[in-house]
Order: sequence, then C-alpha cells, then structure tokens
Amino acid sequence: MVSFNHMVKSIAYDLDLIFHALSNSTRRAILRDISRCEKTIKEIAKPYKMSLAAVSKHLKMLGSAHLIKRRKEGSFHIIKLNAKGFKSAEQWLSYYQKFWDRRLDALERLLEEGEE
Amino acid sequence: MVSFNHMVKSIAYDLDLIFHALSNSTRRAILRDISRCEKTIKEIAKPYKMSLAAVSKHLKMLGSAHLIKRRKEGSFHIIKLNAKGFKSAEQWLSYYQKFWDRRLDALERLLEEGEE
DNA sequence: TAAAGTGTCAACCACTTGGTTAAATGTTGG
DNA sequence: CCAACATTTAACCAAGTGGTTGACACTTTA
Repeated sequence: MVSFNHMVKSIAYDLDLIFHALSNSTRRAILRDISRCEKTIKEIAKPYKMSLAAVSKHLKMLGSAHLIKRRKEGSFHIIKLNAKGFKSAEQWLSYYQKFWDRRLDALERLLEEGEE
Repeated sequence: MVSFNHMVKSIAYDLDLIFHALSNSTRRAILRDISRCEKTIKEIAKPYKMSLAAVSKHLKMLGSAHLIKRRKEGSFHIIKLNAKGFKSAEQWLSYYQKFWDRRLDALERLLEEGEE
C-alpha cells in the first residue's frame, strides 16, 4: 500500500495524546503563535485571559504530545515547535487522503521519483 | 503565505470536535475499519468488547465531527467516511509542514503547476 | 399483529479536563 | 543572603468523557 510513510521516520508517538492536545483551541493558538518565533512561557501567556498556571498546563500537554520542545535559559523556559507530534498526526491522517483526493496520486509519484 | 489551502475547498469544520474525535483509539480504529468498506453499526461494533450503545456514542461523535456519513437502508444505518472532517484536520496540520519538511517545497510547486 | 432485530436515548458512575488560587521551586541581581 | 522574577505544583471545582444498563423507537418478518 503506497502512502506518505516514507516522509516520516515513524515512531508512533501517542496519537491519543497528540490529537487530544490539538483538540483545544487555546493550545492550537499557542502552536500557531510559537510557529512564528520561539517564546517564553510568559510571552505565550500574554494574549490569554487565563492564569499563567493554566497556560503552563496547556504547555505540559503539548509537551507530552511531542508538539513542543522546551529548553531552559536561566530562569526562562523557551518553547518551540517539535516536529515529532505533527509528523505522527500527519502520518495517521495521510492514510485517508487517498480515499478522496485523486491528485495525491501525482504527489506520490513525485515523491517516489525523488527517492529513487 | 503559500500553503496546501488550495487542496481543500475549505469550510472550517469545528477543529475542536474533529481532533477530539480523533483522540480516542477506538474511534480511530473504527475509521480505519470503515475505510475499507462501509458497514452497519452492528458490524462496526463486533470487534469491540464494549456495548452497542457505547459504539453508537462514538459514531455520534465521529458524525458531529464530519468524519463519517450515515444513511439508512431499512432498519440498518450504514456508515462510511466523510471527507469534510479529514480535510479540515489536514488543512490545519498542513500549515506546520513547512517548518520542517523541505521537500514540501517541491510538492507545492507541482501542485501549483497542476492548477495553472 | 406479535416478535425479533437494529439502533438510540436517558440515567448513572468513575475519571479527566480546563480552569481557579495559593504555595512552592528555581534563578538572577543587588 | 534577600527580594524579585519565571514557572510549576497542589488542591479544588464544574463540566465533560467513556463506559454501563435498561427502556424506547423503528423496521422487518413470521
């Protein structure tokens, strides 16, 4: 069965955690936000009315889903995207594209050519 | 900002519902199962130890996320995949591919050529 | 029409979520 | 060392989840 698998060095990170993390609009907004530029927790929290503790919990969930990475610089935690979770989600979803998107055939041919 | 948007006649079906629906492994397994062949509720429920009512609730969630369609034939409800939910999820995720998958550039050029 | 079959709905339960506030844990600067 | 800053943890709460069972509704068949 041809699929997008070859795009993904696939370790199946827990899809329950990943999709659950993505199911909340605050968490999706945070991801969109840090996609432009990595940020500290406080910077991430600024647009939201909720407490810093609440944002901290959201980030914990995003972290355990491998959707973000964090590193410490002094007393700051700096957050950026982590490809792993996104790739797992993308890989799972990609299976279904073939059921309706005929153009995918062309994509797959291109990718296979690129690898051979 | 270039993206996969042109692959998706985009009505933004509720991403909270979609990703929440996808966050449960029983529901993901059901989707995988019906991707091969449309099925009745009872057929869908057969592999699981849970009650028919529980499966019925899972299908309700999948339905409200536009991940499945149902039609009635006599006393049977027949379930099959619905592209809408998958496309919304795919569209949302596609935004993030550009942050790590360099090959996407080639894909996008191909698709744009295909449309012009 | 009655019985059997397909599926949903309502009420319930243990558990989780998404938020709160308050206290605790680094870390930096004076 | 002490105070201020950055962030997490703990305890709590209302609402939602994922499952159960039992009653209900619709359709087919005998």
